[in-house]
Amino acid sequence: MEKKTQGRKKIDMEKIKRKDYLQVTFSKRRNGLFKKASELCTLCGAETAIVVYSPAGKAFSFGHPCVESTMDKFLATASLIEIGESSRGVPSFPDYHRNIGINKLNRHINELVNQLEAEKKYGESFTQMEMANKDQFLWNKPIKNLEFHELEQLRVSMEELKIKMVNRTEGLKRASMLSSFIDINQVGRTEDEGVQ
Amino acid sequence: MEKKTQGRKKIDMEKIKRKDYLQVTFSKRRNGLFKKASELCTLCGAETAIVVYSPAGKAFSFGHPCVESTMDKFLATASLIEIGESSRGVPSFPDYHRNIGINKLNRHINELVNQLEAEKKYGESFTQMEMANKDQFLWNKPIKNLEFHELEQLRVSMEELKIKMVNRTEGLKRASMLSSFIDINQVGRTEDEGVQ
DNA sequence: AACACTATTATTAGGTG
DNA sequence: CCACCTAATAATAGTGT
Repeated sequence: MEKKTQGRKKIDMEKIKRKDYLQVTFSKRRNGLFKKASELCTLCGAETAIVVYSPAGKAFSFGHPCVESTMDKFLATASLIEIGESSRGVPSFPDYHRNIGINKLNRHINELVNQLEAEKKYGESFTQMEMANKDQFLWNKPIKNLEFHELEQLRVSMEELKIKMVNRTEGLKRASMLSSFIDINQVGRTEDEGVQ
Repeated sequence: MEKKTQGRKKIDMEKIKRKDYLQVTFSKRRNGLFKKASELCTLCGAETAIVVYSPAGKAFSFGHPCVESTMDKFLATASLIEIGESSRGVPSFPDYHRNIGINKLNRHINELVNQLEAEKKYGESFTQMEMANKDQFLWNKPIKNLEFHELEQLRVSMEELKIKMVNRTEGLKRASMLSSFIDINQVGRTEDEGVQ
């Protein structure tokens, strides 16, 4: 009972290394987060749902009025699309090819978005303008009935952009704190827990 | 300009009455919440998903690495407990896979917009708000048969956002302070405490 | 209506029991 | 793991612009 306690230190915003400390911090901050959420609900009459997975994979959730209903609502709203037999009332299979196209497109978009997500966090200068402009020209074209080959054009265009972004990202190498940056294209982890 | 500003008052934890004030508080606190969540992810390597519905019914979401996947994981786990026995090829999800691409695309757009909205609060001025509003009608529309050109619209919107993000990133030059979205691991890790 | 400011409260890192 | 403590940082209510 000698030590007069230190008060907090300024936090450096990177992953905590010490395991016990991480556990404590996770617990404290998780509770803090849930409290904030609770206050938001009370003060503003908001409806919220939160799920947090600990590094160990354990799930914690908060919800007002209820986690699952709120999440369901959100996901349902986001996934209202049902194409299936939609367009002409024809049974499912005629649309098969279209879906393949969309799925492909979707994958590329996902990659693009993810990489962009990573990139933007480091807010680096970034010379994509001409690329963007070129694509913009393509994308903003009046699209009445976009057909397959046009979709394909778009996809190719995006793929090019993606490649440029990958190159840019790999050339980045920010001097500071970038040690933990891992590109999507090589998911292999370098750390110990590597089992997946 | 005499008044030297009052500082905050102690909050009374009940629903705010004044409408305009509620809106401001909701916005501030929502962003605070997302920031906290972001810090939790960065510091502890947690995986989180948040959805908040404003009193007006508008959805805002945050996710690391992704709202949809994290929520799906949580809900799937939760429903696994209920289902349990039906491991055989029960046709619960008939054509689900055919629609997954579309669903994902749509959700990603939604997530992207929302996260961007959250992120911009910490970053420099950037007005893409109207963007989100503009497109919301599409997402919330009860879409029975979303045709290709509508899908295209959605995608175009996303790409516009992307371009804006690129542009913004270019002008940004701010060093750090924000969490980094590091990678996409869900790592089971050795469950030292895995069970509830 | 969003942004800047700041006094004040709230959260929390690092301890101890 | 939990509860409590304290000093320091972080969030934000109220205000101004």
